[in-house]
Amino acid sequence: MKKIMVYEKQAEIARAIAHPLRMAVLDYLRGGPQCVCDIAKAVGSERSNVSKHLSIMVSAGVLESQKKGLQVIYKVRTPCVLRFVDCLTDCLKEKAIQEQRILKMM
Amino acid sequence: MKKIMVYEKQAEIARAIAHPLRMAVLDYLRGGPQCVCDIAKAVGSERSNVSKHLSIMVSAGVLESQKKGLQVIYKVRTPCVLRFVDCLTDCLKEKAIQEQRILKMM
DNA sequence: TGATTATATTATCACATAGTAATATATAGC
DNA sequence: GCTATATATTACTATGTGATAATATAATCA
Repeated sequence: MKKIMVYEKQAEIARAIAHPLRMAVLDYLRGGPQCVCDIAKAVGSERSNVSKHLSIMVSAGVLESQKKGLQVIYKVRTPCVLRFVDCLTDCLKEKAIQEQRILKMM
Repeated sequence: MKKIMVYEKQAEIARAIAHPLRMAVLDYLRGGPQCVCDIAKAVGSERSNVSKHLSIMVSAGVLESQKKGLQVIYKVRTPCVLRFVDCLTDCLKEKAIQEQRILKMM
């Protein structure tokens, strides 16, 4: 297999979003760029903790940040980030439908 | 935030995919259902290791399995799993393009 | 039944990750 | 400069994950 580098990069992005709190952040950022303090409030966690999760997503290229006075504003780097979150939602929906279909057979 | 359950479910799927070897498996399974031995050969890893990774993906609902004599055949449970992987690839491409654009400015 | 093959499971160890608390940096306003 | 506020970083502990090796299960065939 020669694509190992690609798989690693893909896994890196997936890992960067594979956390409930980070999913919550991404969902909140659909509404546009936000500062750490508002994100922390929205997801209901400590600022220092949120800040760490945000930096993980920045390192992976999922988010980007910009200083604005005292605050640091975060936003999703490209629309395709939200698109793959949507794919996850689709997966969940499809799974639920399949399970419902099986239940109906009983 | 009331959607915590959803975020957890989404993260669970993402986590189940977020590994280079598992990305390689998903890529190989694009070609259709395959047994553990062939998957192990394709991704270049021990069968027991591959088997464990496969069971992780089954638990998360990413793959499904079916016995066929001595073998166990694995396949992706729904097309949206591969769509998710494609979105990851798109993100990587977009990132590369952005970086190239920045390099050209120098 | 015994031997072989295909998978799965378990135990172990090393390493990564998460959350909390404390500390550090950096900017704004007085 | 001092203080207050926003964010980042560090240290710590607990927990999770990954790879390997060894063992167990399960099905086929002689």
